[in-house]
Amino acid sequence: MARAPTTYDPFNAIAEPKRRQLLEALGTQELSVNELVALLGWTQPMVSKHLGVLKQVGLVSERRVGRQRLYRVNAAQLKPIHDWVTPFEQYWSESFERLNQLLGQIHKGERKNARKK
Amino acid sequence: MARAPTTYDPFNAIAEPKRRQLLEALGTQELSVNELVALLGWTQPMVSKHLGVLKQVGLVSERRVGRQRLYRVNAAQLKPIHDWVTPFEQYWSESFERLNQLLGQIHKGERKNARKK
DNA sequence: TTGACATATTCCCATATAGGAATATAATAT
DNA sequence: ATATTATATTCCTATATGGGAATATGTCAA
Repeated sequence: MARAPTTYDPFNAIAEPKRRQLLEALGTQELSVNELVALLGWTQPMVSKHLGVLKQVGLVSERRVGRQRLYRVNAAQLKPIHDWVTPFEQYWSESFERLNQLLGQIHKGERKNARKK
Repeated sequence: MARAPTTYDPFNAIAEPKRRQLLEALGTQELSVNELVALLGWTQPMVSKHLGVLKQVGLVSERRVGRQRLYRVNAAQLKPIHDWVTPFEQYWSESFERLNQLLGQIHKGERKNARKK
């Protein structure tokens, strides 16, 4: 069944490296499609398509000015991702890593003993 | 060309909701495949397959004990995701939202004026 | 209206999976 | 050795895209 239609999940939108690049390029500034094309060196349809996905998910918003469309990041939509990953943060801290390695050592010892039985 | 082979990118591994569930279920505890099957109510091959992907990306590690395989989260691999999303954090804070809305109002005014010209 | 510019959309193809079913592999107990 | 338990793997199919090329849409200027 392939991956579920992802275009409505920020996690999935972000899974595509190009879309992450796009968000990085936009950063806090508003840019037109052509500016993004120039900046990234992709084809125009490619930029438009990825922007389309990001827009559907709500990760960018669009503002029309003349024939241009100015895009900007809608950072609030990234909050769910931040919120999801943050609880794991404590487990990659340096102190945790040390503790973890220590426990790993102890554990190996236990396994050896168990085998020798 | 479809999405680039994602099995080596944590962002992509995490894009699948089931794999996020799996990581949540594991949390900080070590669980066997069957325990996860019982906990999540999925089929055993399904659990094994998703664990396989997570393992390839390094998001979980495996420890063999008898016929069981105990899996646990390798949180450090989530750091890149945290690091990527964090810089955007400031833009969804409450105070930023207020400022942003205010600027939005001003902007609308400008557009109207520009049009009337 | 006509032409130039900015952007979006459509068509087509190749490929990466997710899920289900069946089966293989590994380890333990009898 | 054999049965049983725990887990992984393979085969198959349906489907979701990503990218390229061509084209449509929309907007402004002359």
